[in-house]
Amino acid sequence: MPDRVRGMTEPSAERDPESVSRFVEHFAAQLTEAGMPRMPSRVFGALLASDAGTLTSAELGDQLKISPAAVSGAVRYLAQVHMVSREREPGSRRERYRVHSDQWYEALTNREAIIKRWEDALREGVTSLGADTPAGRRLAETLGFFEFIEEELVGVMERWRVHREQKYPR
Amino acid sequence: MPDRVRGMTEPSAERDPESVSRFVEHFAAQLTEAGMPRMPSRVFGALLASDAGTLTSAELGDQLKISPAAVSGAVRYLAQVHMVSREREPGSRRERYRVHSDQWYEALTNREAIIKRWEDALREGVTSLGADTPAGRRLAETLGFFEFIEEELVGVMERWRVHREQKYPR
DNA sequence: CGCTTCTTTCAGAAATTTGTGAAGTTAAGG
DNA sequence: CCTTAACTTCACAAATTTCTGAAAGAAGCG
Repeated sequence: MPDRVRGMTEPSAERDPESVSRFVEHFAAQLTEAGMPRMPSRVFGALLASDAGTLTSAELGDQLKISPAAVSGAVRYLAQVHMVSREREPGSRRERYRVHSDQWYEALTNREAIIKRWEDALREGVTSLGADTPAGRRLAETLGFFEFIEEELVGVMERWRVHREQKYPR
Repeated sequence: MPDRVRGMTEPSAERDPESVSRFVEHFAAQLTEAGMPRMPSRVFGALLASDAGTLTSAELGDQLKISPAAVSGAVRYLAQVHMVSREREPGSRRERYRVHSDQWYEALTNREAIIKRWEDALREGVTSLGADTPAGRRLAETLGFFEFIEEELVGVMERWRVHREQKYPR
């Protein structure tokens, strides 16, 4: 074991598990409040706060004090909404879960599937209530709003990628 | 009772409660899936599908087959997130709930409070993990993303209002 | 091939959320 | 003021969701 570097100029040789945990739980609480189930929120927080951006199932269960089953469920959820990806650790049957710093928040805006279904429901409503009724017009306007946002989002994300390129270069 | 107009060219003299209900439940299901509690979703759907854009508590309970208590709870929720407003029906102790077609989806984008809290949590994380650590940098980038989106949203909404003005004039 | 290590699935216990009836509160209208 | 219509609050029952332990299922490694 090499000597541990402890100088303050040295970037965090060791992380204070206490601080990490505080952030993880705090951030997870926000996600949960925004509608994400508890365990996925916590798992995601832990990944986000990891230096490598990856953790194994065991590490997650250990750090968050939850069962392997809970990890499994949470990860399945997160993978489904493209917030994490799973990789096989080479030369081991351990699985490893990764948060791509960029991919995940793009997933946030890619609620496309959701927006699409809202739009479908609204279109159905316009038709069945009548496009020329007050209610129908209201639904049509709402539909128009979502379509507009959907288009705009494309440009916004393009601009973000440029902005990011120069502010957070790889 | 006047004769009922039945021509296909005539815009829906009467609304088919069946169709209305189908839309309401379908749309509400999407909202629920996106994280809104059940009753608020249904109440909101009913308001959105009403011709006047307003319904009384009794009408809501009646149409959705729920208790006054459930209506009360749902409306409280919706008012809190600015998706409906409450008005007193003049000369009566009936309350009336209204969906402002424009106001409500502006509320959708005004998840400001939520985004702010995410940002706070992330800032805390950057500080406590160290801005010069890999994890700290990841959090900083994520924070940057939210700040960027927040700014962009202002412009998007301005453009929408213009777009809307000419496509859906009052 | 079988052993071992890790992950997933499943059934059920525990906790949380949701909706109701009933009592309580407010305010209109006599 | 008192009555009464309407909404809200509260405690509890019901339904749903969430997490766990146990068993089953893959996949590396000898």
